[in-house]
Amino acid sequence: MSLSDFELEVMQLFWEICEASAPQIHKIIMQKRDVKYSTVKTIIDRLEKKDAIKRSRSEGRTIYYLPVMEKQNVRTPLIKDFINRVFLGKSRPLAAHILAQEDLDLEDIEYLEAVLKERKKDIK
Amino acid sequence: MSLSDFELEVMQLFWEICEASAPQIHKIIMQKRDVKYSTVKTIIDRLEKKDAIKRSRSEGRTIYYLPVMEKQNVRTPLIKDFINRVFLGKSRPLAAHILAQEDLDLEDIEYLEAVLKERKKDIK
DNA sequence: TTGACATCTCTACAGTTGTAGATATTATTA
DNA sequence: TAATAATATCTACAACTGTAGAGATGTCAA
Repeated sequence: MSLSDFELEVMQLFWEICEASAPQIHKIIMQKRDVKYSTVKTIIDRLEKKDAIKRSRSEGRTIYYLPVMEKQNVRTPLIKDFINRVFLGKSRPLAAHILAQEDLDLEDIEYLEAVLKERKKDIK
Repeated sequence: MSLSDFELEVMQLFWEICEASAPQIHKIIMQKRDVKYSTVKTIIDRLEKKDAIKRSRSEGRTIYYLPVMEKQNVRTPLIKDFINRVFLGKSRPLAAHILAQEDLDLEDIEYLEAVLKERKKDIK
């Protein structure tokens, strides 16, 4: 079951802070944009229905949730899909674009060089 | 104006073959999936309305179209957006994933090493 | 010329998504 | 305890998207 943009945004927060309630998530998102509480709660309900998160405990009226879907299990197919949709299935031009154009500092570059070197070893 | 998945799929064909008619596009897509002509034509109409393609000429009843939006101008913001949505704006983990996991042959690796080396030079 | 065919145009519809209001319910505080 | 605030639940809706049918219209072969 795939996640919408907003659902993914909320999942990112769950992955980061792990256990969270709807009011908490709402407050965090409100720091960036103006969204009503009920909107956020709807997204959380949909995530629950999709078994992406589950209720962990209650505190008064407040329900706390935990992520169930794992970050890597969500990201990996998204990457595959993106490469298919945008780059006709070819990884190289996407990789090249990121390495050449996207935001990377020296440490990133050196890390990526190491990743490449490792990959090269495996491939041979 | 953003493009839907299907619209992007059709744009990829226009970028590849440049001038094309709706029946041509339909035939190509039919090699992969069963979609009615009118479905494809609807997508093409929407692309035209979005000024992603334009009519170039007619031949009998058949209308030929040319791409207007350019591949790089579509791809670049999609990449940015993807990194934001899926990797919280951080390029490095996406790059690392591709370099470590996605389909790349030795030639790709060596090409990417060169890209990285070039980037490193610029950054310093 | 006329009928079959190809193509275009227009309209429609259901699923998903972002959005939020209304209302119910529980907790807290005066 | 009674009012107020916080939270949950339920319902709704418009835009976008993939999908396609119906009908109009132009083209070409017999």
